[in-house]
Amino acid sequence: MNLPKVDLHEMPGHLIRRVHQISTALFSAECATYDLTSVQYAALAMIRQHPDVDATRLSSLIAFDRSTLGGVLDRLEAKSWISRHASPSDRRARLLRLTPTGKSLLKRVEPAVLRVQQRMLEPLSIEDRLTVVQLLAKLANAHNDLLSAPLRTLSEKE
Amino acid sequence: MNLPKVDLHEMPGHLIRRVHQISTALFSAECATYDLTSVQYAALAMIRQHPDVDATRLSSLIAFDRSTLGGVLDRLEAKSWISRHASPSDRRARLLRLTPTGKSLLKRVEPAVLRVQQRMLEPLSIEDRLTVVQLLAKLANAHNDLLSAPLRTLSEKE
DNA sequence: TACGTATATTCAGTACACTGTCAATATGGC
DNA sequence: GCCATATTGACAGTGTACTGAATATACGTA
Repeated sequence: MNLPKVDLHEMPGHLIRRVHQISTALFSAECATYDLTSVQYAALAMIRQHPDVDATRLSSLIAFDRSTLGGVLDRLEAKSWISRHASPSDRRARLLRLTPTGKSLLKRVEPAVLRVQQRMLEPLSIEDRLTVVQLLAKLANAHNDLLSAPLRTLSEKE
Repeated sequence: MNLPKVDLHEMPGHLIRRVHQISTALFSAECATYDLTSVQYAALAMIRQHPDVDATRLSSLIAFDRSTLGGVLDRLEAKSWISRHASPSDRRARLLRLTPTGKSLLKRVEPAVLRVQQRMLEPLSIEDRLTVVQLLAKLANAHNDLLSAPLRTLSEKE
């Protein structure tokens, strides 16, 4: 057996929960003035990268639960950062796009977001920062298929 | 600058969110039959380790938000896994203890919980498993003071 | 003893996160 | 062209997470 820890404080699951807690705390501290959550940022950034995605495709891109995303998009729309308009080819779908306000907000918060990543990893050596990011990416990608909202690329859609 | 990634998929914050998502998904898959969440497990395990803690102290031990913990404890009490009784020395506090049902449940789920940790790290080499746990622990502990619900040991309380 | 401050708990409000369900619409095979 | 099936988006229900406020109690100090 490898790592059969019974102590909660050494369990990977618990450590990840704590680190995630820290990550979102740092994010809200840096971005409080913008009234923006980390989840909302992810959605905005991905909509910018893929204008006119539908909600389902977007949820795949950022590994979001589809149901949760609905509420997130509602809040983004209420703040006039995105617009939802009907798809010309599929009357069920509503396509997403950044508004000018959304674009400029995204540009303004970008430095703060990068600062969060920096502060997050600050306690580690330069070497360890790279290592932890690589290992987390490896974990996330390996487990991808297990998720209800797995990360997929657009081209995989077909 | 080190790691000034603008791509969402390489941002530590986003990776951590995904890994956390995976971790809780694995937990509910393994423990679905027990109607137990990972958060509830953490609370139960820590109450077993520290019988007669109060809720505030418990929230420090498992790095929980104090307000959130209230609801978690309500659910645990509703399932008769814990009992809350008045403290003899402090009439504000309500002390927590496992019920016999709670104790036996905890014993029964323990193998599943360990299985979750194992499956979580399975995609990594034995070496990398240790590394990632160590780095996550380092991050969590270094950032501890920034949290609204920082992890503290009981002896630090005074 | 009276007071101010710190602590223990609860509650209201907001935002995720996931499950499951439902209606509307698309699509592929026939 | 029709139907089985899949997809898109909405909604309800439960559980976590955090903020801020309210209430009750404890405690140190003047």
